[in-house]
Amino acid sequence: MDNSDKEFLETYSSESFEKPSVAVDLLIFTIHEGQMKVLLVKRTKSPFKDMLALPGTFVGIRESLDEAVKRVLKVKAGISDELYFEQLFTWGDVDRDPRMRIIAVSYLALVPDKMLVKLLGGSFDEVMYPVSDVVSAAGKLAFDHRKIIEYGRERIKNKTEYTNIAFELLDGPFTLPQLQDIYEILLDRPLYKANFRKKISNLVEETGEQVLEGAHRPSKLYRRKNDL
Amino acid sequence: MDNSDKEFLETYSSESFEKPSVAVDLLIFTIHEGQMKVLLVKRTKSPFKDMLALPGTFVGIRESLDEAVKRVLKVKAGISDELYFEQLFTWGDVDRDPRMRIIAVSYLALVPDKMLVKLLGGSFDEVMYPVSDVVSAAGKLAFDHRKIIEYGRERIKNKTEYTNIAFELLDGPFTLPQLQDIYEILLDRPLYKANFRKKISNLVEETGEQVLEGAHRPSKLYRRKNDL
DNA sequence: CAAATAGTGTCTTTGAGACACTATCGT
DNA sequence: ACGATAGTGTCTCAAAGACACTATTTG
Repeated sequence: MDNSDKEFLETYSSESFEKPSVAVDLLIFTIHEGQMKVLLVKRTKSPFKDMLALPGTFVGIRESLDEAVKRVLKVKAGISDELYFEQLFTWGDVDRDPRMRIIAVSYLALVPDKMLVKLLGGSFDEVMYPVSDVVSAAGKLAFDHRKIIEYGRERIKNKTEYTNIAFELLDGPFTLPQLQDIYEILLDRPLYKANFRKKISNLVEETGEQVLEGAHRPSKLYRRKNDL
Repeated sequence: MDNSDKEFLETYSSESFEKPSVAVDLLIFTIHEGQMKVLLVKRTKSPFKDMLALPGTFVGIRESLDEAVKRVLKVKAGISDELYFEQLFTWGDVDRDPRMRIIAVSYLALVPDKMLVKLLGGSFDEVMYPVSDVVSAAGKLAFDHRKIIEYGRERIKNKTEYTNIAFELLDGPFTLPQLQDIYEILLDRPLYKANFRKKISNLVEETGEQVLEGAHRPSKLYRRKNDL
């Protein structure tokens, strides 16, 4: 460190350069029983006491953003498996937290519901909220978290159109009707079965197995083909 | 502020919760003389003394991210006009700055070269660097700024495919060959003239004027049609 | 007229969309 | 047989891509 570095640090560390805090907030999405659901925690303290909020944490001084995200996934949802997550947007409005200046880096994580049910067990329904419910009911969500959820939902929708992100919500073999359900929920519109199958046919391969779940033709099981 | 708030703030403000710094870094892009160019400043101090870096600033404690961006645009490029900018990505690796922990929120701004030439005058060529030059020459750029530039270039390329972002690089009337040039540079591939014109025909309207610039048929001037 | 760039017409190919059909199960 | 869901065949239409043509200028 040379002299100009020292100078810089002294100037920067002075009181006039008060620093904002940095947090990560997570959108942990899954598809369960025909709905998109998001993990929310009930706040126990003011501000926004008793309201719902996204799980998050402050970013440690020796911790990257991704590490902070993984820490939240582990602590708040018990997830230590590798799973899909991506950075969404960084929210920096001055008054987004009434207590102090907090800049929030939001992340989107997609988790197969099977995995969440296994991890959360009976408390699954207590922490996973249908997205359409929480964004339509005003006043339920703390801070600017409603805006963040809507932003995230829009992002998944768009990425579903031009990527294979939807597969991240599946764990193990699946049927094409199951896959189509996920696409329809993410895109929020019905799809023609035949066209859908044409489109994803080169992404999947049959396992050879079938599942029979009712008085009708059984459906074949597929797995995701090794990405090209 | 109630008791739990006070408690929170006391805990959080203690030494064990050292805060990272937050900065914004800007990618100020333009198209000039057939090339994509980016504004870079030469560092006068260690670390990375004499190397090139993106313009940026620390985010003030009572300043939103967007306000910090506008401040940089004004101070480093003299731009006070309204122009297109969007948030790109937030870079949070622990060691991205050797002096201290800095989390950088990167932004992408598109500026018509006409505007920059007017503002910067003769120093235009001293601060606007061809993107392909600076990303290919290793060791020219400070910090992780090379990675940020490549990320930004990729983002523009993608958005050019499915948005009308390219128009942000034009100021006032333009010819279709000019517009096509911009698209080809952003997309980094040649386009068929007839197809290109079909695609953008509903976005533009003739001004009635023409420009004659050589021994060949003059080209018509267009303006952007009011967005639908 | 030739050289140069601006601008248009049209054929082919690809893929999205719509819809009708067949297949396989339980009762 | 019938109700229910799985799975397929094929027509239409719009857009992307490729290419050849015409138009207007200067020298």
